[in-house]
Amino acid sequence: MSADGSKRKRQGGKADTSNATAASGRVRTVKEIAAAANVSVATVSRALQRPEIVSEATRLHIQEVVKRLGYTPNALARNLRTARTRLIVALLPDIANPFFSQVIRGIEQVAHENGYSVLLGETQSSLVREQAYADMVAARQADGIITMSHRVPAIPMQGRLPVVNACEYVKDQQISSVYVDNVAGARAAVDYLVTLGHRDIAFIAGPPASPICIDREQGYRLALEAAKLPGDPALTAVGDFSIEAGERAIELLLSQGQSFTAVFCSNDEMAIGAMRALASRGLRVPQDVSVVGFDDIRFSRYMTPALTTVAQPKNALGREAMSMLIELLNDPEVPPRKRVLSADLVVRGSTAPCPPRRA
Amino acid sequence: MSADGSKRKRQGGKADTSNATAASGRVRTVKEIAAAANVSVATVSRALQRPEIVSEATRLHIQEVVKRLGYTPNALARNLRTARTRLIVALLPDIANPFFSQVIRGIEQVAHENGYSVLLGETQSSLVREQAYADMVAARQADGIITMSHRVPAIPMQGRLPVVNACEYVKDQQISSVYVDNVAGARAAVDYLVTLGHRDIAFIAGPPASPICIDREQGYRLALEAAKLPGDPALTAVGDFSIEAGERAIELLLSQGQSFTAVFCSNDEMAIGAMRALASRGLRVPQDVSVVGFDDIRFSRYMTPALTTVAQPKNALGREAMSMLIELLNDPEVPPRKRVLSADLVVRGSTAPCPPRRA
DNA sequence: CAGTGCAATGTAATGGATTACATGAAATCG
DNA sequence: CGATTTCATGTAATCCATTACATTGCACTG
Repeated sequence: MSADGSKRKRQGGKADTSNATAASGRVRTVKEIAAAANVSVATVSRALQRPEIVSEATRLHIQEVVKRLGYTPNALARNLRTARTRLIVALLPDIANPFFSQVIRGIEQVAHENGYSVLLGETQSSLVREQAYADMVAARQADGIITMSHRVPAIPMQGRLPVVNACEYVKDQQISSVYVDNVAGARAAVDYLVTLGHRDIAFIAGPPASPICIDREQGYRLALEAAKLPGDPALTAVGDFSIEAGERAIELLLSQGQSFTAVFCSNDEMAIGAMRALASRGLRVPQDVSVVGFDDIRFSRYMTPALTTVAQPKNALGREAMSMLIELLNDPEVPPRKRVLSADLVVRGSTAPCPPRRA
Repeated sequence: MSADGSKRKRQGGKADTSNATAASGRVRTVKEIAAAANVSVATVSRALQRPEIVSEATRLHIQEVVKRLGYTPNALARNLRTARTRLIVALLPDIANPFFSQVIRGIEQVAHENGYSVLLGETQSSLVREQAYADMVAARQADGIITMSHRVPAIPMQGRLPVVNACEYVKDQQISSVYVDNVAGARAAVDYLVTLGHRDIAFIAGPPASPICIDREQGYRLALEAAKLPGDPALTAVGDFSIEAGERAIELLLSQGQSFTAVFCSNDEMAIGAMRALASRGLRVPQDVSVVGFDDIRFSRYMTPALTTVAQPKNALGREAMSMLIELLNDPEVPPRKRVLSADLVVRGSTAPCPPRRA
């Protein structure tokens, strides 16, 4: 039972005369390893893929040769043959938005627990870019994708697409989605402002194409209605989720002479922009104007004042999305689901009771 | 010259009897397309890869069939054959750090200009994760990598590794790196504090394993020396670049009873943490303590007060890194370079003249 | 009109691994 | 001890596209 490989038998003995490039430091193939180890390519492949079905002596010998010669199997060839890559692509709209980074973490955790690697593709919300990354699935370079936009990229396949939707949701009932109850979250935020006595509550909406934005706006409206507040449409401004958009929205409202004592923003970054714009107009947060955001990104608690916001369970969103995708990859028959998590208001320093009405 | 494909000639005529799965909506291969279009696989391949060498009639006909049947070439097979993927992997230590997002933007811009796609791999500074992504190159799944850590992953290849190093640098002279002059940047920051009259300047260092951190510390020391200031080692605390580390560092210094009127932090996130910790101890920034960061992340200007920091040319770092990598992929003979960009101090509100010495 | 060159297309080798099937030896059974 | 499993390994087909080389028809030349 010596593992030194000196007694390879059952073999023609055409060992070293092979055309293997010997000790040169180049790219190896199974063939070369097989020749060097004096076994067949099948045995090399088996020794690496399912070591338990190869005799111990052979296995150790092959492993030694692999190590000595420095061999990494060509994943393209492997994946071509096996028709799976154990790679998934996560499409994220904006790498600069810290909200997504926590979601990604959740995705990666579950992926690694299940032997998958995650590649990130930044799309900047561009359809073209989304499609380009999605094509990797069609081209068999990845097994599935998690998209964080409200669109489902086209993948020419029949049956269930290996796509899961996170943080957003798509109408298509064939696609599983994980997202939070944006209506309830927004409603909770605005309810809270109402409790504080605010009556003139402005709203900075997000991109109207996105369902979650519509939901957040609806939550805002429902809260106003419940409080029997008029809800002046002129108190709503639209932004694109960027800090700058938040600043511009406030500038706009103020320059229009709108008066309000609170602003609810569709995300934290716009809230951060709003706080800055208010400050530069000499309005104090929260004494003059209360500000609430949505998402609870990492930086929000470090603002001055710390931002009151609706926290999304970012890690859970990611974990759940990846779990669903793996489930789907393992069994294309599992029925699609829309999973809704809850978003909770986190009260910090940017909100305060409504100031006494200025004459 | 009719493009309807009705006059395919020079062909055995064994057209439709093929085993192609006809109109079923499944995954296609060249063979099926060739059969459906009544041409050879070579012609299909050519019509898609180099349309100009195929007659117009045939090309249009094939394109129509491809479109109708919904065919996407298997990239694995293609890449296996051509031995290139036009994919590069960018290893980023921490997706949550906004500094990197701008660098990524630069990388992606140049990549797309040159027909490459970028996949991001988050490593969380873990050697294992770095290696896992780097193995994709060894496994021929990607053409090259840009690493933003101070380590070069092992890739069993002879000659130049298709690796470029950005934001950090490695001693290995065979690897091209792009980074800023950290010594000069740090020095400028501390010089500025000196100019403001500060004499007791604390320093929050980054992970000591990282060369750029050593450089930033050196810049700090050089500035102190130049100003003939003692430079008490007890005024230095070490952090790991996180916001929390910045808070802890300040807590530590204060609890040790250290007195200082300024802090220079090795990155912005630690500076943000520092500001918060100072505030919660009742110390005002900048009246009592000035704070300077490094990087100029997006959120820094939105802090209250806005953070004075050393700005890195993030986009340029990314663009330059990708340019170097493409150059290297096109010609493995190009000599490696270490490219050093400059980092400039951006003065904002977190720094002020040294307060009069308290009794 | 034979000869040459070019354009368009086809045939088959190729890339590197996995794996179904085949084979031989050893172990087990009755 | 012959028959039957089981184990370890080998041979060759396969995954799918690209491309070197071969072939064919046609236009053009002298």
